[in-house]
Amino acid sequence: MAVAARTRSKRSTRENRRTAILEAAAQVFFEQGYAATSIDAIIERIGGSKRTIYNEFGSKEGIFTALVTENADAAVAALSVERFAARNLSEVLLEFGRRLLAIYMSPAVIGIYRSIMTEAPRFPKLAKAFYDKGPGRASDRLADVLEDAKARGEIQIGDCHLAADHFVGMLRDNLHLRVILGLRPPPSAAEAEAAVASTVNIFLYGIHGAKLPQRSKRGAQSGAMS
Amino acid sequence: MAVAARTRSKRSTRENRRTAILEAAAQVFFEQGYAATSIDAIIERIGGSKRTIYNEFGSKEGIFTALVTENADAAVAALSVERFAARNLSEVLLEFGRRLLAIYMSPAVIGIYRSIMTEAPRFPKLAKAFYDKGPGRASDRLADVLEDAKARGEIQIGDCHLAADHFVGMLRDNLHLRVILGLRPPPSAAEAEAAVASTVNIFLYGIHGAKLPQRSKRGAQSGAMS
DNA sequence: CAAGTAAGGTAACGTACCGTACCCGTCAAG
DNA sequence: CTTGACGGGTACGGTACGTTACCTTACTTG
Repeated sequence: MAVAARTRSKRSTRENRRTAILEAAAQVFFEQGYAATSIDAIIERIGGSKRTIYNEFGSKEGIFTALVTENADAAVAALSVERFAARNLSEVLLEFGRRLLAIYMSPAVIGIYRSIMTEAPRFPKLAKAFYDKGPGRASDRLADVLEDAKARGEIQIGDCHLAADHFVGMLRDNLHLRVILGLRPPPSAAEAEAAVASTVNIFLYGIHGAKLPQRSKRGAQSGAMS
Repeated sequence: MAVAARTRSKRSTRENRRTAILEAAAQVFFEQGYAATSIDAIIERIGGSKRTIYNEFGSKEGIFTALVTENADAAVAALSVERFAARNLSEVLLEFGRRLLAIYMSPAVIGIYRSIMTEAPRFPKLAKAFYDKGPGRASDRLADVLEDAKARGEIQIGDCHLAADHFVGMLRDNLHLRVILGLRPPPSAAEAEAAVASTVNIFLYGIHGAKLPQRSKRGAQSGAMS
């Protein structure tokens, strides 16, 4: 049936086929999990034959590995490309938190979380690669920022790595868990902004000296975009 | 059947059989995941026949459901039995954090996390029950404590539920994730105590006014058993 | 336009697994 | 001792899955 769009460059059709396979594989793998996913289920979504998949990825493990690594790379790219034009620590943390939360809540990362947890024993190298490139890298980068601030005497803290882990943990709290478990949809822009603001506030000042955030919990009317 | 007064020994053997099955099932389900686990694999660990399992649990879903609910109940019991004899907020948070982290790091809860993430779409009721009894309940209880402290004017904070989520998120940070992914063993007592202390410190005072914790990061020598 | 080649489609193979049926040994009840 | 119920062992039905052998098709190269 796909005779029409064949005359194009063979290169591009092959690329398109590959990405189409990966998109379909993402839907199935990330929703059903690795073991419960069948190659046929992927094929049903895009048509064609299993032969195409095996020509491109070699095996079921191959397609899952490619899926996780490429999605993780794409997701984490948003965090590592730019340098933060740091003015004050609060602004840096807010921007860092916004980007990190957006990554965590993206469908790709949610799907990777869902599937990699169970399959970590079967794919230890994949699990390590995902952690190192994702949460580990985020924590490392934040730790660097905190080390600088500590060296400048802006903050009083013992272990910057521990604190960085706490910060990313706060962002990835029960909200993230509920989304992963399918108990609620991803947060709206206003909810995300409120969560980031609250996280930064507590991280900087604690609940003792916290400046009251703008209480945008239920009334999503006040939230402005971006 | 319908014999009310069964023999003592028969009763106990049946109970023993059930718990033995659940223990073996925990090993397989929590390590391999639901879909990749076969009933035969469970039977191989304890001997016997599949017939026993199907008589007791009815189906594969039945044994998984029983496994998750019973383990979750047992784990969360440590948090809900006692009331906290609250003296000051810091002590309450420390004690709460110690218990919660111990629960999070227990093999049963680690296993539930590993398996429930992938299977949440297949077992939505189970996922909701796990969240409500586990992280949700923890957050709710902590939110109550924070509400009280807020009412007494001890802390300045907008949304206590949001803050409670942040606290449990800090406890369940990259350390928890690394354990789930099999990248490191569960923390030692000293490491856990340091993580809890750091969490409470940041939560109360932030990284600005944080009292320097006892820096027990790598040197696990200084940690004393609680 | 003709031959060659690489990719896509069909169908099958071997395997594994859930759930069940059947048979046997064991043990309590009468 | 007889009887009957229950757990264990084996095997099977039906099904689904990963992977591959074989064929067909369409594009590329002269």
